[in-house]
Amino acid sequence: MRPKNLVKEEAIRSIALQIISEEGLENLSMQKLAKAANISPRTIYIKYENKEDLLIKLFIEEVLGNYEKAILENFDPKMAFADGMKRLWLNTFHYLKNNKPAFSLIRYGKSSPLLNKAFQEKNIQQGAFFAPIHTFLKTNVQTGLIADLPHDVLSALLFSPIQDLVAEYLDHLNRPLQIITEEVILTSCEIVIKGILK
Amino acid sequence: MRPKNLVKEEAIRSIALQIISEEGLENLSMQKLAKAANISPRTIYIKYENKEDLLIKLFIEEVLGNYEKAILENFDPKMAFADGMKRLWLNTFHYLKNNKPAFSLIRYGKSSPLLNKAFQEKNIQQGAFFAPIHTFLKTNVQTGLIADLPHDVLSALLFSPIQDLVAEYLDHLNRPLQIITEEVILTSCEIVIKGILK
DNA sequence: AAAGTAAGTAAACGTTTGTTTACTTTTAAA
DNA sequence: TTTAAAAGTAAACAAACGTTTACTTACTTT
Repeated sequence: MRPKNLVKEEAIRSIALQIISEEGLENLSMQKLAKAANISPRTIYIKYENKEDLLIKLFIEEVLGNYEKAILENFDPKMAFADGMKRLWLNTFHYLKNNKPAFSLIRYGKSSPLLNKAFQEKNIQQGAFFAPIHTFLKTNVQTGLIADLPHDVLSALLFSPIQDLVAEYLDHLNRPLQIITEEVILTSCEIVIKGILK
Repeated sequence: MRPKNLVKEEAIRSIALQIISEEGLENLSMQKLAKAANISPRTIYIKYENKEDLLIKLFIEEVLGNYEKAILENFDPKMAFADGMKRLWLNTFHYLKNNKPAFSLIRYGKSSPLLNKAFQEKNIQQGAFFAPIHTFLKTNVQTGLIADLPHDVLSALLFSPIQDLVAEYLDHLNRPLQIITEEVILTSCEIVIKGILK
């Protein structure tokens, strides 16, 4: 029997992300995607049940899966707090700034009810994304190093700014000066650390 | 001559926001909107050029306009830094948690290329949104009270977390315990302030 | 080398899309 | 009370939508 063409499978995913990034999720259609990937619309339906299935798998498996892997690289929950934070911030910065299409879908994950629901269900049913970060924060709360707040609150305080900083970096590439450098990221990270320490 | 029915105009806007919030921007259609508002599709086109025009005006005028007004209530750039910050955080918390449909479109403003572009153009052409906050931060940098970083960086450090906290509040209303209280908001705000002070 | 089968294509399905046409209603001004 | 004109409606337009049907291709297995 004829095997699946993995090149085409990868093309579907990467071109879908590209369209979402350039034209928006609301302008992605199956026919447009097929044409851009130089395949028949039917081929998409061999690999995905329907449009919603494609979007959810793209978001959960491809985008969030790779994002998690990239962020946790060389990170260990047992690291010293400041070191761990800087590792996570730098990993986030480098991964997102080099993967704009993936970042686009990540941001839609917070706006789109479909993707948001998929994320929450996955997070409940099969173990949370970013579990090592969970452990990391919990440990540092228990040792009394950082403020004792619920995980979701800590997460917002410690990681929201880095996502917005990368967004600024990517949205303003047309600016004359690139103000968001690795040095600025590290300075910002230190400011966040200073705030959360008891 | 027959005057415009302002009730219908308001219905179009509020029902559009409701659909976006419940089903997503990608599932808003002119015909669905007309049916939900109990009007003819043609009526929308009396008030808006086309779908993009509707979305942009909804975003820039209705949503961001009201958002700005609500956030800046009882705020003055000359306030003491910590007082100003707490005022802005509480205003944001109260406005967004009571205006979920508006918050939905605000979040799409960061994902959707159409809305993102509209925001940036408006911000450049006719004076920035949240100008008093600009002044507030600039002043406190000049007096040497807070870290000397570009406005966009300061803005990410000081205001990203509050938006994510409200998002958590709104997304998890089905949870048994509501962990995001006004007290948690104020504690979080203090942590952010502590970090940015020199 | 032949057979069997999933992968893949081209073209089309009915539906829904954004928008417009042709017409009716409403209301302020004459 | 008539009238001008914009507001509003119902119905329709072509185009694009998500998805499927009918068929061909390519590759593994025997």
